[in-house]
Amino acid sequence: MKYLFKKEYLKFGFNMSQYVFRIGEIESMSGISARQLRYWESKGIIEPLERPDEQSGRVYPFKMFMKIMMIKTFLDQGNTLKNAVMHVDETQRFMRATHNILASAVHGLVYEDDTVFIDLGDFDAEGRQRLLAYQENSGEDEKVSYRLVDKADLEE
DNA sequence: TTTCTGACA
DNA sequence: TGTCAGCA
Repeated sequence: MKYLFKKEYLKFGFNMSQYVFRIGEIESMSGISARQLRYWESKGIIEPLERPDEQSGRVYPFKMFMKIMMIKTFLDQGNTLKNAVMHVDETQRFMRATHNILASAVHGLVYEDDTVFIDLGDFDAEGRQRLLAYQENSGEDEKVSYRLVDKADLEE
């Protein structure tokens, strides 16, 4: 078994904060008008990255795009803006916790033949065995299986 | 071209 | 919220 990615590479790959969008891009991606986005900002609901001056264009990080999409989802379900924001704030708390757990639980990706395994870290205190999670038939069957592997069998 | 603010509907 | 003006 060989590592596809180790944790440090995964972190880099999942770091979306490096991607930023201008208001026109957010508008076309989300369907929320620039006028609406500026209005939401005036209400303290969203905030662009810090701007050098008032006249320069707004720039939003990926996280803000996510928040905007979540607000839109609740809005489309018939919620008022106020309620939509309330739901999003609540949801984001759970998402943060979920992300933190996954970030610390996933140690890397391992592959053997055509199967990808998620390395969940040391299984025993001595660190002799590693717990891997995988799908028997990826796609059709969503059932996750586990396998214990001797650390010696894992190639860096 | 795009975005900004402010104003009016 | 949409739209328009007048700028940068």
